[in-house]
Amino acid sequence: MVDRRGPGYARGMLDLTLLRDDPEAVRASQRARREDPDLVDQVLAADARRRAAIVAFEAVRGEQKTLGRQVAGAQGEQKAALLARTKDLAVQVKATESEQVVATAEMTALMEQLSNVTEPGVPAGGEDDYVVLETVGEPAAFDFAPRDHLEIGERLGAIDTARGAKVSGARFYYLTGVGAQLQLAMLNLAMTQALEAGFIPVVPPVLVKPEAMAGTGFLAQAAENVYHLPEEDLYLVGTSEVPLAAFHMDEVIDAGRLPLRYAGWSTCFRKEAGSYGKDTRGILRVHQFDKIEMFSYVDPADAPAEHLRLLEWEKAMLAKVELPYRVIDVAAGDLGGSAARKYDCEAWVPTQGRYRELTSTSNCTTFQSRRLRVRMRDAEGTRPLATLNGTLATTRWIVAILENHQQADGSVVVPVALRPFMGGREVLEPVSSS
RNA sequence: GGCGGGGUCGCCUAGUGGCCGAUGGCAUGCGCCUUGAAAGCGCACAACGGGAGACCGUUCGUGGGUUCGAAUCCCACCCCCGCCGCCA
Repeated sequence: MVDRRGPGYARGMLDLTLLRDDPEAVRASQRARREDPDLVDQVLAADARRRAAIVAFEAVRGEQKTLGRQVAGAQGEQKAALLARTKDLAVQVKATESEQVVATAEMTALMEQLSNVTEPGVPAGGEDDYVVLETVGEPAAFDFAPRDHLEIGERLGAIDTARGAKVSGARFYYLTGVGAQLQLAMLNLAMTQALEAGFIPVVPPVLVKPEAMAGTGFLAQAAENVYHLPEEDLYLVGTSEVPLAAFHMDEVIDAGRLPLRYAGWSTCFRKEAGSYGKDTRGILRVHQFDKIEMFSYVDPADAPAEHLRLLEWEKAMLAKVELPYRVIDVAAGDLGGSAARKYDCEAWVPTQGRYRELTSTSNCTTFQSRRLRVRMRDAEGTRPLATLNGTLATTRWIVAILENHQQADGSVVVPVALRPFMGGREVLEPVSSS
């Protein structure tokens, strides 16, 4: 049997047309990412083998079908003669078919290693080669020694990492009392903003099939950070981007419905492999957290503009919680495999004396939609669309909120926009320890 | 978890081994008719890949098997519906 998804599936994995027409653009992108540019030529070679195999298969298959029709109408000796010929053909069909399947599998395997092509203007280099686009607000000057978020959280009865470790292990925590309240208030504020902007609110599944995980690009370089349940072959999502992208898997969306925007509320799970010893204190880097995620399906031509809109919504949310932050244009080598460009908003964390990532918005162009077979249809036909995502609020924000709004007595001023979501409360006061 | 029913072109549906890529209806598009609309009539109408095109190939839940040939027969799995059991 031919791969039932057919050669069309393979083609959908990435923009083969771009690869064939302008392989140098893809090589350049690979180099900028510090990934293997020779992969491009390997894919092209595999593609040529695959196409030749398909041609060979289709030729014998066509002949087999034609003869088959003649067999149906033949009688006696004539039929016997036709059967002899067609038996021989059957062997050839099986042989060329398996060649075709193997060639397609080889090309698919190679293509899955290829990252998205970066957008023009993305800074070259690695993790430290980002470009600061703007800095908003001033880090507060404290006339006392600021406490870190865990100390503040413990005094408020808001964060309990000791019991988190007791029950679940390192990098787990309990949010209690005003801590739990603060998270719910923040997520509700974020969801309210998203609703006002026209997003469709979604509470998605957080366990997904391999297809959804692979389709969004999380089983490539990021695979080591993904929890897997082998017995059910399901993955725990690290972001609701995954179920939101797979929401329209295998669908064709009328162009008139675009842009289509969803706001997902979900718990997120990350193994944080390779970060041993990094950010071990408090809840800055944890295995489980909650997040409101914006997700857009748009016409590819509109993707860069939508990317900036997502960034504006993130900035609006950061303004509401009154945090000083900066916006960076992430360098090519630090992009995920599915992103063509990524902007991060990083908030000032006083006790660390540096900016830490609170939001991240990626333009994935057609990378995810090709893999998940999400397409748009307009007068010009049916083709892949672009997907983009961006953070609107996460548990990590609590770190920055507590530290930036703390007062000498250990209390924390609640940002004005959050107060309606916390029963009008203006200040969080320390409680006696339990 | 057990038993029963079912998954076919946007929706519903026919099809039990070859002239089946697949019947019919609805919906949709174009045209005729009409002052306009409806009705009526005619034509078109699944997706994907390759090709300038004629055309060729793939796909009837998924994967495998039998056969010269599978929507149709066999096996496994998935999903949906109903009933029973168990349980947060």
